Amino acid sequence: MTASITDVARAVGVSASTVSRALRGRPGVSDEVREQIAAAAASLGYTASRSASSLASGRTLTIGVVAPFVGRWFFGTVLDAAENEFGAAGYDVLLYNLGSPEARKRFFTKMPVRKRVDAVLSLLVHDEDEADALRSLRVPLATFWTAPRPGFTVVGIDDRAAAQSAVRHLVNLGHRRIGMIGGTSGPLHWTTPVERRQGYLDVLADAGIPHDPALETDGGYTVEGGERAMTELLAAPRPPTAVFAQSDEMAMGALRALRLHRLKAPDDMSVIGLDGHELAEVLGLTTIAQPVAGQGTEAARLLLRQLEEPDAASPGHVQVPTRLILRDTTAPPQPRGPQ
Amino acid sequence: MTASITDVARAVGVSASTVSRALRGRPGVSDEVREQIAAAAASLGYTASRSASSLASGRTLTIGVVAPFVGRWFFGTVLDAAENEFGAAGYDVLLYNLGSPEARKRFFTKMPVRKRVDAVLSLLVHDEDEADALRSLRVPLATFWTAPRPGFTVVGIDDRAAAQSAVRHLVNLGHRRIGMIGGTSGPLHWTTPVERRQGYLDVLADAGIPHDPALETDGGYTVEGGERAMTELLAAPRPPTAVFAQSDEMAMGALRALRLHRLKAPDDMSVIGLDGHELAEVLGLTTIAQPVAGQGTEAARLLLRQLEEPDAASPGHVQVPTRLILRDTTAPPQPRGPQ
DNA sequence: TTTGGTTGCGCAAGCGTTTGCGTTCATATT
DNA sequence: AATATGAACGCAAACGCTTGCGCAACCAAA
Repeated sequence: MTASITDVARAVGVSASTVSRALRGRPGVSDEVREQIAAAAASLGYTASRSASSLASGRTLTIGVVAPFVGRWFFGTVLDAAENEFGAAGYDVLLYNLGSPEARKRFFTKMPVRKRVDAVLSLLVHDEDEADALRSLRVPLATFWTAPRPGFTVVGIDDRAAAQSAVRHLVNLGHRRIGMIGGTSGPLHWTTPVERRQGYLDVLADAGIPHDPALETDGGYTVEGGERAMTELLAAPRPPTAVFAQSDEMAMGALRALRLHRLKAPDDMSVIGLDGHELAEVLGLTTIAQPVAGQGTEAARLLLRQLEEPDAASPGHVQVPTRLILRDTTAPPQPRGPQ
Repeated sequence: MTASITDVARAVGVSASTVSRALRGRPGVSDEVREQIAAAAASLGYTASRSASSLASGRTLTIGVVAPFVGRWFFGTVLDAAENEFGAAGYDVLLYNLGSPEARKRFFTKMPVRKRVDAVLSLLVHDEDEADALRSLRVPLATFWTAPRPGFTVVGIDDRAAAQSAVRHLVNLGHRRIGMIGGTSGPLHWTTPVERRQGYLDVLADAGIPHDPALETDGGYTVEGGERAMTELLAAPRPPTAVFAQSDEMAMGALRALRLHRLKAPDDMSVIGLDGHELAEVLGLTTIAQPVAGQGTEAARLLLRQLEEPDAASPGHVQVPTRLILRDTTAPPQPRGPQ
């Protein structure tokens, strides 16, 4: 088998406790012995068994990350950034990919992270039952894109303000008929769609533009949904001259719909997204960018801080800034647009 | 603290060993007692400590997955699929995101997976030193997109054949000046760029088209690189009428370059990619699709099989099929193309 | 009734660490 | 010279499980 702590202890001629202390930089070991131990450990290829050490110490040096659809750019990017932060701090990451309802159910009934992680970072939006299950772990918790929650550190953007910036941009360009492609929040505590809609309504009201419910469509926060939604808007009696898509992926779908109708952005229709998707640049999509990786980093740091100073008050709720990125899909309305 | 196995043993009035056997479905426990134990465990919210059980049993029920850039669609998707497979089989996933050289070095010097995982799945391409380090773990190993390797199960596509299909498609459309945007394999054993280039050369030779080195450019397998490469091709004395990009991301960059030059695909230039990127559809990019998620699933399954039947011979090398997806960026050459 | 085989369970050792406490020994203090 | 002090280290008890073995109790076969 692989070398154990007693093997290196024997090699140096000291006790296992001394090896343990030496390797973890604890005091009580002379520099001379410390060096011998380090050398012996290296030559034996010794690595402490995480199982044994966490059993003995109670700390696992592991963070649980639960996420839906790791393959999607958005979640993958957050995960990527968070992992880097945890890894650099010496923590390992246990990943639970809970895209499917079965996986999610399995996770919350078996709770495989119990006694296995020192903290949990969740990219999911939880109902109260799930939140309670997580709280029962009694470890620091962090999550995203939701209203403040007891027991959780939550990070996100100011969705309402971000949407306002997007729509204001369209208004400033001179648009008066502005459509929206949004989504529903479902039964969960996912506040994003409602907040972004509110931002849209805010700006319309501010600009004295009457709200036309026919211009609000549901894109389900997917590319295909965005395509369907734009198709729907184009079929309206009086189509909009500009569209605010609540996410870049829906905006991409919308652009695709335009192409299929032989229309062009921004000549025939302005489109603005929200997210700052990496491929928005390729498409030349104007968007409100949120620091996606930045949010992963931020949440990870907050969690790490709580692990270092367990008594410090949890930060509760932090919001990161967004910014408008001007590209090629928005312009003043054309005298003769579609229809 | 949280409940331990002795707590539930005491609650039922049996020994800890019986609880252990009952909960893991081992024989030697009557149905009656088994049910009582299950009930007690549920009511106490008991979950076995993974640290303790793996220390005692030697099995960790954990798979190590090492990957670069989890945020990129390609790797994220493979990871996503693999995690689902592992999760369904009852294994947890320890993720190591080794995008940066520092993270990579840290990983291979500290080897945090030693004694911590039952197998490792790597999305990285390793040099021999790294491969040896992994082999020293003495667990089943799997990796991707490289030549067969002792000790590893490797899954991938037939890169050469896939490239052939792509270029053949362009030839069949009537193109004779066909550019390529490729990449270098670097010092590693990443065979993809050379294989795909070989496929390109194969078809040219087959069609009796002389090979013009000026039409081969390096796009570094990134969007920006693809953009630069296409710009370079457009500036050539005699630009190509069609371009084969070795990856979809480079093809997207190429399309962007075309747009910036006020050129259009396929009218002014045909472009074909390779990968089957999720957003290739949005862009209408013709491509050779490889089953990205499928490869993650496949590798995970092969690994799981090795864990179940340790003595079965490892499958060595498996190749999954690719297919041409016709979309809107390829067409016969126009009588008056660019130049 | 004895024998042999099963079934259901408990005992206790062991997995590889960490850590509180005790011991030794050298050095500093009176 | 006697004593206190601290550094360096070893001992042994956890940590919470798994598992080989032993021991009753039971049933079937002889």
